Amino acid sequence: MSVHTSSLPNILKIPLPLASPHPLTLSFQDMHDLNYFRDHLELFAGMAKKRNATLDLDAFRALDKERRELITANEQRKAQRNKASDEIARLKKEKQSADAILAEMKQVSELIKQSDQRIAELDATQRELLLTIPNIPHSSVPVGHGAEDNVEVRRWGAPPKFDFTPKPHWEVAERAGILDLPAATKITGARFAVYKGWGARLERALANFFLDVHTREHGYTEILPPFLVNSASLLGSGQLPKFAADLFKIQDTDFWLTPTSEVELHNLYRDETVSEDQLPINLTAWTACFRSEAGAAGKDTRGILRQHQFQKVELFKFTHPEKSYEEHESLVRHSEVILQKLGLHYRTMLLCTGDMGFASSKTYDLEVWLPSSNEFREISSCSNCEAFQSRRAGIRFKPKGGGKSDFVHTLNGSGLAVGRTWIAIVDNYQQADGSILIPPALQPYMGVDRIPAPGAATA
RNA sequence: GGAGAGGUGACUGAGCGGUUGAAAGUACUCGCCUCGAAAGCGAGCGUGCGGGAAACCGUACCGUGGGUUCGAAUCCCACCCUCUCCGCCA
Repeated sequence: MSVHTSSLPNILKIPLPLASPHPLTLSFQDMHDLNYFRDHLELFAGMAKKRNATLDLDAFRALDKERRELITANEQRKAQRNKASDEIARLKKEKQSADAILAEMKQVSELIKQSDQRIAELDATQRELLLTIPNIPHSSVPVGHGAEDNVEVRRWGAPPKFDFTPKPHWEVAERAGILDLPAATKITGARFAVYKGWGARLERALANFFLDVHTREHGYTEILPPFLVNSASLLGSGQLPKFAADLFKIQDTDFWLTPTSEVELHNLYRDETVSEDQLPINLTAWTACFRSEAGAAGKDTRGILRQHQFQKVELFKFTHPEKSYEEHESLVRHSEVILQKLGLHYRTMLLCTGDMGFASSKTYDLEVWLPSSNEFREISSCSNCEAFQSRRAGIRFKPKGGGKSDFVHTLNGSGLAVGRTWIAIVDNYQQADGSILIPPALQPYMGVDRIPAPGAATA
């Protein structure tokens, strides 16, 4: 691959993202192309450090050197063998003895076999290393260690006012009889939820509402994918090999429970080359998502903020490399529209280098206001992965005027996390009598303007 | 789950142990022809890795992974996928 040489100048021409307070200087497209990586080791080490990761350069250099020397030597042997094979064929045709060469080649072949084995080991190690290096942050991303260094980009709406002390969502929900956590624990275990009556209806209404807005107003195509994915797909979008521990796997199979439909939407085009005028491709999907890591740290143990299973409506874009930062801005706005339509106060955060996901070059988080705890909580995460995922998964586009195909850029975002929006509705619209108001945009999907107070008729 | 057929380049499709990286056709690119186009003619047209400043040279790749052989797209084994039939099932 030598695409980076032609792609780099393109990246420099990308217009400044609207919201970015940081100057745009440089971006890297083919960072995990072996040749590019080899030529820019120091740069990668520096970038990794910003992301709280370390890169063992000496180990890589030693490995790379041994591998290359072995390949060169072994390919010479193979060339020798190929020549000898022709010679043997010729001798046999002429009914002459080939015994001498045959004996010699038997030994050479044995050597080749041994070297090939060692090379395969080195290849695997090198590949593993390359696959576990995170994406390079875009230059507009602030350098920082954690959430405290994220930058607020904008804020919408205002916190609702209460003439009583708002209760946390699990208390409101329990009182309204719309959530049964003990039942979920009995059926399955901790970190799962049973929604009941209006609670179940609210979850379903939200998902439908999200999908309708994105398909009808934002031009996304709705996809309903499998909830189980294979390891090749997870490798392609960046969950494997590094984050296997965060996933659920079906025993004795190569099936994993999807942690996000980003995996399915991205791999829909794995190993495909699309024509340039097909771009951008805008997809949306509702799926359940499964994560085994949720709650491992003992955080947010009350309620349903962190669950092993939750529903999410995902937005996904395949774009031309020169358009991805424009598209990133529009994708974030598409998610924000949902919160605005629901009248939920939120802020948009630009994540710092240390807080971004593995595959992302730049990420905005949407954080919704939760009055009961007086804080903003993440409800959506929108990332531009540039060519990181498309390189792993072999997703290219063919330029209009002809020429070499190049990797597309991929973007993903929650639009939105359904379960967390459910929390936000319950928390923000709770009433003193225990009822929960339904925002007008959602009323057609609920059929009512409020979830009744306890004791009133249920769904 | 059982039985059978099959997986070859962007696509269709030959090859079934040794000048096969792979016939032929289509598509695509460039050139000729044309006022222009179509048709026709000529040429080109995969990817990874290693070496090289480059031209280029070498090597690997015919679903995936092993094996046999001096040599495998071709033979053997396992697995995956597709199609047809049977069974089961929302």
